[in-house]
This record gives sequence, structure tokens and C-alpha cells, in this order.
Amino acid sequence: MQPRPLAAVAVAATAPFPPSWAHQVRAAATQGDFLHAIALFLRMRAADAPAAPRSAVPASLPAALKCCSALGLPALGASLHALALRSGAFADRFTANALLNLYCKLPAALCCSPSTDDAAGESLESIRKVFDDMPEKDPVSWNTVVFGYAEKGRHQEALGVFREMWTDGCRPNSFTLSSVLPIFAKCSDVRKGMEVHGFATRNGFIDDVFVGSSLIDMYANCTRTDYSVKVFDNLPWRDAILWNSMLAGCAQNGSVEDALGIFRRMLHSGVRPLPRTFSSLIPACGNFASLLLGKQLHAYVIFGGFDGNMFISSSLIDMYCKCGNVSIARHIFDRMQSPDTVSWTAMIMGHALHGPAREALLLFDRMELGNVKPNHITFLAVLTACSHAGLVDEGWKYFNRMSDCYGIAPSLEHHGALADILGRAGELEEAYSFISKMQIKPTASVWSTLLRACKVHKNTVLAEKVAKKIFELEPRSMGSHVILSNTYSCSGRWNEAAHLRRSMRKKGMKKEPACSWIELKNKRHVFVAHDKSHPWYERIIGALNVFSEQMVRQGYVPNTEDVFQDLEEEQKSHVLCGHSEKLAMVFGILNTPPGTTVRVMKNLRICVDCHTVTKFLSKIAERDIVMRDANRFHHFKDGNCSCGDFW
DNA sequence: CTAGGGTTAG
Repeated sequence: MQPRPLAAVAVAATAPFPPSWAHQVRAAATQGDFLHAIALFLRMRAADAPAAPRSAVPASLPAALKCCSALGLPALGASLHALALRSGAFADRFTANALLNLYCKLPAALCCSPSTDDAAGESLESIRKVFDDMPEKDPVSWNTVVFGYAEKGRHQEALGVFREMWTDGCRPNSFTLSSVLPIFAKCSDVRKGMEVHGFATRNGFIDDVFVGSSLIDMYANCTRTDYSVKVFDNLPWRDAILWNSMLAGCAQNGSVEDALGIFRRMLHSGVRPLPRTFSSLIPACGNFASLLLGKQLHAYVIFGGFDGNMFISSSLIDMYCKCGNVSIARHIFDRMQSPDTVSWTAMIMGHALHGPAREALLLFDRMELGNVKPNHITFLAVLTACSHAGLVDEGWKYFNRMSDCYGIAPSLEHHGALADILGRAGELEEAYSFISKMQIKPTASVWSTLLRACKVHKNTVLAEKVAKKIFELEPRSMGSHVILSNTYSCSGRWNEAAHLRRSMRKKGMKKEPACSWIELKNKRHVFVAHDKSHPWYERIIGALNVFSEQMVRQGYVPNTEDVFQDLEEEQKSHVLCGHSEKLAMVFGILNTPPGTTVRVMKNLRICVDCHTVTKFLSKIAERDIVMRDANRFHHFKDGNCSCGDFW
């Protein structure tokens, strides 16, 4: 925004006393002091001031309308609309454009509509009506409407106006492009996005930072970060938001390394990070499950004075939970002044995944008492807690509470969670009939929670019935084939198990290789099951054998239930030795000082034998061991596990 | 008077 000293002087010279009302209103609005601006405007009107000339209304209406949209004041906006029509100010395109903007910015819920049941449609109508009635349309008018429709999710209408603008002889500019690009980002339409990219290049908009960041974001949303990088690298200069778009693009596409690289380049070129830089980076770190990286970023957040931002705190809570340190997460949570729904949800989910799950339910009760409204994800977290704690009655209670008290309709995921609760608790038939009676068509993943429960509770008959349902929906479901085969193996039905494995091979299905990893001194060590080529393999197996002698003296019996192959018992226990989580865990114990907590991550679920062994090891080696599998966290301490052997 | 980037689940 450029200061206009000469114009100001000119206005002041002609006004009754300087500076004029209109000038003051505009100045306050420009500075973002919307309340002050609107107060001034109203005072001017109320005084019916002799001091205020007739020209003061058209001169300050655009600013006043801007305040209404910024502050969300629909009723005042509507009366200004009437004033614009009465006073003839509507003929002024600045006023008309500001009115357009008002109807575009107001959320549907705030739109004053006599019959509130169609507030959204009402606001679209208001936009169209103002637009059609405008005496003259300029590029700003077109851009405002395109943006407004796009923002309200009316993509087709927005693109319609975009085309209409062409035929009306108004050329799109950088504003238009940065309103249209997010549409193609949302629906992942790279082809259309590239057409816009081409247009921007041909018409000299390619160096515009707004167009640039929209392009970067569009390509990233279409999983084409390679194009995002090209756009980014070709820009002549980059502001903080551009760096952020590129960083978020990498982070959302799962490349933490690239995101961190951008972060370093950003710092290196002297651009100060914004709060959003961290709320993009930290979740990526959490998904990468790197506690070391996460802690470094946390340190940066503290030194940079970014703690206190709710987005950042929530993402830190989630990151620490996902990286296996729920107590730091809780520390951050307890220090937040007013955690919002997301913060509570992240913390509840953290406790649900780490156990004791009761803690999650206690938090939920506190959240309700504190009048923070849970949402559908909060209930997923609560149901997860019930599932992990085996609380069937509580599960039903929360499942019903969701719609009864908060008007949230249970989604497919909520149904899946409840089915999981019933199944894990051994109420297999009830789970079966619950899934069968769902109003939403159950997916293979809902059924597979029950299949897993059938395996745990050794109900082969029901397992076959459930597996049939799954294979109808998803014939190549790898996990379900494995579980069914294991269910057969468990009950000694080797022929069926073998048959199933043969048919899997015929279909070309390969089991995802199990792997576990551990971070030590800024380095991640990955272990694949039975990978003898690992330089530490022999030493790890040697140590494992020493431990296992002690374990056997304390009553350890190998549990070969989860061994997929049909082998002799001794061979089976040999197979167990090579499991990746054991390799990673022993590697951790051998390479860290006594007393250090060992944190292991695994891509699949932990097997029964590894769980037992880890309990023994936590006692024998006197270590706290945190193990994250595909489903939850296990905290092993003094021979016990936080999951209570129920997982 | 108009435009760009973010947090919670699986």
C-alpha cells in the first residue's frame, strides 16, 4: 500500500477541517484498525455532521464495507448496501466492488437470509445480483467474483465466470490466476493447472509471487513436486510465503528431507521463518517419526519465540506422540493457556495410542467440562482408546454420545472403530452383526478389523466367512490373506494355509517385508527381517542368544503362533530370532549407555513372541523400551507392557 | 475495492 501524501494534502485542503472524515476512515481501515474505522464512519453518519460533506459517503463506503467483511458484520453490511443504493454510491465501481467482496467473504452461516435454511445459496445469489446490477465492471469486479465462488467451493460457477470474463473482453491477470489455480489444486487437475501455467508464462505473470505460490501449491497437490521445484527455482525473488509453499509441498508429499532442505536454504538466504513454516514442518517430522529432528525443530520454535502459537503447539504434541515421547507431549499440552479442539484431540489420541488408554478418556471428560467441543476426529481418538483398553460399554456410550449430544453422524471410520472394540473384546458375533447392519456400506478395512479379531480369538469358522466378504470387496488384500492363513496355521489346518499361500503366489502377491528402525546419534538404522548382510547381524544374534538363556531360566517359551511357515518348532524359533524388531531393539541396547530408553519403530504389527521377548528384555537389560508398531505404541518396563498384553 | 502458504485419524 503506497502512501499518497499529495492526495491527502489536497483532500485536507478542501475539507472543512483536516483531515476529512473519509480520509480518516480510509486510513484506519488501511492500517487494519477495522473497529476504529467503522466507529468513525458511524459517528460521521450519526452526527449528520455539517462537517461531513455529501461526498464523504461515497468516499468512505468502500473502506467501511471492507471493515464489515473483515469483522464479519452482515447486518451492518446490508444496511450499508441499502445506503449505497439510496445515495447513488452504488454507481461508483469501488463501492460496488467492495459490496461484492462483502458477500464473497461472509461465511454462509453469517449471511442474513430470512429463511436461514439456504444461507449458502442466498450469498451466491447476492453476489450474482450485485454483479449483474453493477453499472460498470472492471477487472477487480471479475476477479472478486471468481475468487468468491472459488472460496465458497462453487468451482464450476467460478470457472464459468472465468470464461465469461474472457468473452466479455476482460483479460485475466495475476489476481484471477491465483484464484483459479487453487481450484485445480483441490481437484488435482494437473492438465488444467498446466494450461493456466502456460497462460501465466505467455502473459508475463510468471514472476508474480502470488501466481508462483499458487502454482507451487497446485503442483504439490497433484503430487508433482518436481514441477513445483521448477516454478520455485525460476522465480526472481522469493518471499517467506513462497518458501513456505514449497516447504509445505514437500512436507505434504512425504519428503521430510526435501522439506528440511528448503528450510535450511530459507534460513541461509536470511528469510525469517513464519509460524506456518513450523506447522508444516513439524507434522512431517512426526510422520517420519524422527524424535531427533523433532527435538531440533522444537528448540528452534522456542528460541524463535514461536511457542504460544496454537497450531505449532498442537503439531508439537502430535509429533512427540508419534515419535514415542508422550510425556513431553503432555508437558506441552499442560502448559497451553487455552487448548482448542485440535490440541485436545491430538493429546487424547496420544494417550490412546500409548496407553494407559484410561488417561485418554479422563482427558475427554475434562475437555467436555471445559466446554471445548469435540469433533468427529476427537471421537475417533476416544473410540481408539476404548478399543485399546477393551472397554466395550464405554465404546457404545461414546458412539451414541457423538450423535446424541453433538449431532455428529458416525462415519465409516467410527463404525470401524466400534467393530474393532467389539471384536478385540471377543464379542465376535456381535461385531459381525453390527457390521452387517451398518447404514454405510462396510469396506474391506472395516471387515478386516473383525478378521484380525477372529485370528486373536481363534474363531476359524467366522474368519472364513469374514474373509469371503473381504475378498469380494478387495480380492488382492494382502493383509487379509496373511491373517486368514495364520488363522488356519494356528488351528493346525496346514493344508488350507498352504493352499492359500499357493494362491497368493499365483496371484503374484508378495508380503510387505517387515522392517524396524532405530535412531542413534542423528542416524537412522534400518533392520529388515533376517538380513544377515547387516554389519551388526552376527553380534546382535550373539547377544540375543545370551539374553535368551537368561530368559529361558525365567520361564520364557518361544511363541511360534505368528510364524507363517510350516516348520519344525526349533526352526520356527530360529525364524523368530531374525524378526526385525528384535534386531533393532538389541542393536539399540548394545549401542546406548545403560538406562537409556530404547525407541524402536516397526512398519507392521509386533508379533506375539517379540512382545514377550521385549517384556523379558526390559527387565533383564533394565531398559525402558518403547516400540511403535503399525497399530500403537508399546511401553515396556520391568517386564510389563503398557498395552496390558491386549493389542 | 480483488489474490498465495498451516495443526488433529487411518
